[in-house]
Amino acid sequence: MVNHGFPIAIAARRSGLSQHVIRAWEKRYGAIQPGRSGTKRRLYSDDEIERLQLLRRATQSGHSIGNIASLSTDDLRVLAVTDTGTRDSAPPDTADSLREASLEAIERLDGAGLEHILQTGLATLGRGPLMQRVIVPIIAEVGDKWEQGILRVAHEHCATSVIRTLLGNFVHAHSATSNAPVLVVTTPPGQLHELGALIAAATATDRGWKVLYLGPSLPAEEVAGAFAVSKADALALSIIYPADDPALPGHLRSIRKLLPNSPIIAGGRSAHAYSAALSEIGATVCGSIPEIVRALDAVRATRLQ
Amino acid sequence: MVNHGFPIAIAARRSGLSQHVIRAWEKRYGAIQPGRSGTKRRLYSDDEIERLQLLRRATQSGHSIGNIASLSTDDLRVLAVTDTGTRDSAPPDTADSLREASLEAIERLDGAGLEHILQTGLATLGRGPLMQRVIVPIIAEVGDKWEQGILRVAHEHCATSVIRTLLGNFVHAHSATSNAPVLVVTTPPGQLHELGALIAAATATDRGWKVLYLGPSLPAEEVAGAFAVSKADALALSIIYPADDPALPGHLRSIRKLLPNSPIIAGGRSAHAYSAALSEIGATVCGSIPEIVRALDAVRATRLQ
DNA sequence: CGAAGGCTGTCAACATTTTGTCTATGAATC
DNA sequence: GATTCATAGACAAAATGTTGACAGCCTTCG
Repeated sequence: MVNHGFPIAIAARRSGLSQHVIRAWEKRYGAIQPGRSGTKRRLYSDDEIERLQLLRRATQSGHSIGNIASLSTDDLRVLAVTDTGTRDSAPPDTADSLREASLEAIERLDGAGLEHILQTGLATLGRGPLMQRVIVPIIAEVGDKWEQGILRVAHEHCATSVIRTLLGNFVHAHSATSNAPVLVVTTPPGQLHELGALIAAATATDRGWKVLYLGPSLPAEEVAGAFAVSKADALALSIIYPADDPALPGHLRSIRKLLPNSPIIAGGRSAHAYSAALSEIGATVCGSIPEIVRALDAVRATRLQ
Repeated sequence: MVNHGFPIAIAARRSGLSQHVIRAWEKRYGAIQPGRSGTKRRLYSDDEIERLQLLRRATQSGHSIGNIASLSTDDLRVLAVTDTGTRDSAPPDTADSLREASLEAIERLDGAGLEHILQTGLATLGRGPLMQRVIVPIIAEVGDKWEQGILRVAHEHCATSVIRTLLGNFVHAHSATSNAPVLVVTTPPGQLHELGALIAAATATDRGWKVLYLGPSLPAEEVAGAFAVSKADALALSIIYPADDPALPGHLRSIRKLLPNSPIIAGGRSAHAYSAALSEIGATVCGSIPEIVRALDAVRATRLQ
């Protein structure tokens, strides 16, 4: 066992609490008992930082710190899980300021800064809200500003790269259960933007699906082949850019022909531009993350019967 | 022992620390105990230089030098790995068996399995060896097997996605030191594969560079613009596929025209296919990770210290 | 109903510690 | 002679600890 520990600055950053609060909780309630260096500096282990995160989540969902400070870390974990329902009432201000700070970092081409901001947001909001209220809006706004000439391609690339990595970590983070439904996620040929697909993949992972993520621009036969090999239950396609590819409807029909009976979920900023072809192949079109969740739940419901 | 040790200038360059800091760490915390020449000059072995690198990484991820200086080198390795999120005690696999297991996972389209294998490898090998001895060979082998028709596009996409996320985590995971040299990393227009660029970016990050990673296929004017904004010290370009793009030499010349005096480092599987244009623009061509390291060190030597 | 008091987050002030950087001087090296 | 290095010491900025105080909010009690 290594006897190292993180200083309070790291504990604060990773837990989303301020140093003040951490010290106050220790002093007043003994909520955590970090080790000390030879000169009285607090040293936090990974476990203690996790405990701080749990305490923050519990207090944010309404519990008072005085009541929960003495709970065991295991109890806190239970609390965090059972409380997920209240998450909608999360601070409305946080997401806005995160978006704003993110855009500033992007304008500065500050990839490290953007990463840091999003990590903070992850600690504060959790995955779902972070994606829904920060990442999706950012992607849209960067796209808009690029079209207006406010941001350059380099900005878009920089932001995309950081977000790509972050979202990639959300996919198969947990090992799915053995009987979990399987979702294949990709984009049709010609669709090079993969962030939408990653959001879908992360969402499905969060909902307990086993996800086979295949990156952007996959030919129809490849989709079908992977679908068969993995015995998948559904296919998710993201359509973002371009919005006027004359070849895309053909690709969609090819996929449907090769997968005649499988549920297909489509989403992305430009999905509506191909609504004719999408409805022709009987795809469920989603315009937001909650709609994706609904579509996934619907597929799972029919599959389990 | 063949070599008698390197002088402090080399240790500084290779570890990404300044000579001042190295001496201070030795004096204050006994963090390293280099041998001495007959005339009291410090002589650093490769192991000691590695230890310095580990110390730098640990401090950059938030540990304070005073607390970790006394840890064993093994403990420091553990620290460097646990920082990236793995907590997995796995049998000490060799690079060969990791490659083999990875390829099996790829053939099964088992992204989660591949991720797990690579995480295990990260824990046992560390970043550099994992990239050099596992990831690079895997990428090459997947490419070969695809050309031979053994693997399909879906396999390649699946592997690429997992590796993309892993490598993305290696780039600016820490905030670099304030006076670190800056490297812009991207691929020329038309080069869509970004794994080579990510490997370069991760390598530079490990060497203490501040990296501005801009993803694949960036137009020349964008490269130049980002270079100027970030006041970069060097540019790294990865060239992997295609190997016969007639437009690429023109792109390279455009970049050189916009950045007349900046060092350009080029690498990737197909860099040799454009060697004429690359030597015309005076780029340093690297065929392996150690060569990248050497090129980075050379640039740093001329810029700093 | 209003006052009292507890709970809680935040902040200020001040002392210490930590840590990167710099300077000056002399020795060794090339 | 120019460069590199060692040693010692000094600084300044950043980080941290401790104490005490204060304001907002809620509950309780008269």
